[in-house]
Amino acid sequence: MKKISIKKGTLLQHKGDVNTMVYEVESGLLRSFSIDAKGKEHVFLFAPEGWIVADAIAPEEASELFIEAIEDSIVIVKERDVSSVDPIVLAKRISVLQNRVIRLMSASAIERYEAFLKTYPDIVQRVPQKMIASFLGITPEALSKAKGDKMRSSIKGI
Amino acid sequence: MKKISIKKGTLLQHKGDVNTMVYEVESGLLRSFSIDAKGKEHVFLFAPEGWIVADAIAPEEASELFIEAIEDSIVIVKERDVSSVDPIVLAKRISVLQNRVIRLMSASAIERYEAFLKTYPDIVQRVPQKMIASFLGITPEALSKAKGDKMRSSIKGI
DNA sequence: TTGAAGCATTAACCTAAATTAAGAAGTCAT
DNA sequence: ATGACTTCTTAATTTAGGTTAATGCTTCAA
Repeated sequence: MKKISIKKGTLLQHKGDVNTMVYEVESGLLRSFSIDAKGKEHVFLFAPEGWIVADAIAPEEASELFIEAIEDSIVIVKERDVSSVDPIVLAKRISVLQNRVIRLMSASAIERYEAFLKTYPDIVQRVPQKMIASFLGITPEALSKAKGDKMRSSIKGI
Repeated sequence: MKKISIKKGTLLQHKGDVNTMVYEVESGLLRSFSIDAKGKEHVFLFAPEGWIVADAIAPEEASELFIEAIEDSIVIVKERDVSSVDPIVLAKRISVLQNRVIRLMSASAIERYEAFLKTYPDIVQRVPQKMIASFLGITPEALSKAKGDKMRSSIKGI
C-alpha cells in the first residue's frame, strides 16, 4: 500500500495485466474503459475523489479494463484481496450495475444523458463530451445533437 | 429458511416489495425482470438449477425487480443478509455485470445473441424467444429476423 | 507564435432495429 | 373439440443513432 502522484493521461492499468491493484482516488479523476474488437473505447466508470477503481476479475485472471488518469491525481494503491472487502460495498456496486444494465436496455440516449446529469452533476464539467458519450454508449455526434435538440426544445417551451 | 414448490407463472417477488428474500433454485427455472416507465418488460436474469436470485438493494429499500417461475420449480427461500455473503461470490457477479454492460455498449443484437447461445446453451431451449430477446435488449421481431438472416447466410456459406 | 492535433458542432446520408400489422401454429380452459 | 390466447415469423414503414465529412475552437509543443 502506497500513495502515488500521477499526471493526466497516465495509464495505471492496461487490458491483459495480471495481479492488478485497487486504486483509491484521493484527489483528481480516473476513468476505467475497455477497447472492443472493433477498436472502440467504452468508458465503464468515472472515479472522482473518494472512489475506488478495480477490476472485478478473479485474482489470477487478466484484466479486461484500462485505467487512466483524466486529471492530475493522487491515488492510493492497494493489493487486491477480494475476500476481505466489505460485502455491503460490493452489493452496492452490483445495485449500480443492475440499474445501468436496465437503463441501457430501456432508455433512449437522451434519457440516459439526463439520468447521467442528475447522478453525476459534478463530473460533467470535468470530462470531455466524447467520454460522456462513450459512457452512455453513443457517439459524440449523437450526444452533441441530443444536447442541441434539448436546448432548442426548451427554448420553444416544448 | 424453507423449501417451497411453485407452479410455472408464479410471481415470487413484485417490484416495490420490501424485506425481500434470497431464492436458491433447486429445480426448475426462474427469471427476474423489470418493467420500465413505458410498461415494457426487461429480463435481467435467468436462474436455472443451482442459481441464486436476489435483489441487490439495501435491506430496507423497495425492490426494483419482479421474480417469476418460468417452469414449475422447487426453491429454497432464505433471509437476506448481505453482510454474511462470500465477497468472492459478489465479485463474480460484478464481473458478469461488467461484461454485460460492455457488451450492451459494443456489440450488435446478433453478436449479443451469439454470445448468449455460447454462454447459456442449456437455457435457450427452455425459455420463449421473446424472453431471450428481452434479455438481449431487443424486440422479439428483431431476434426472429436475426435468426432467419443467420440461417440463410450459413446456407449460402457466407 | 505558429502550426499540428484534438475536440465540439452541424449536416447529409446510411443502417440497425423499433413499430406496426398480419397470418400461421401452438397451448390452454372450458 | 372449440374458441380464445399467446407465440413466432415475415414484411412494410419509420426512427434513433451511426458514419462520414466539413468547419471553427482550443490546447500545446516546437
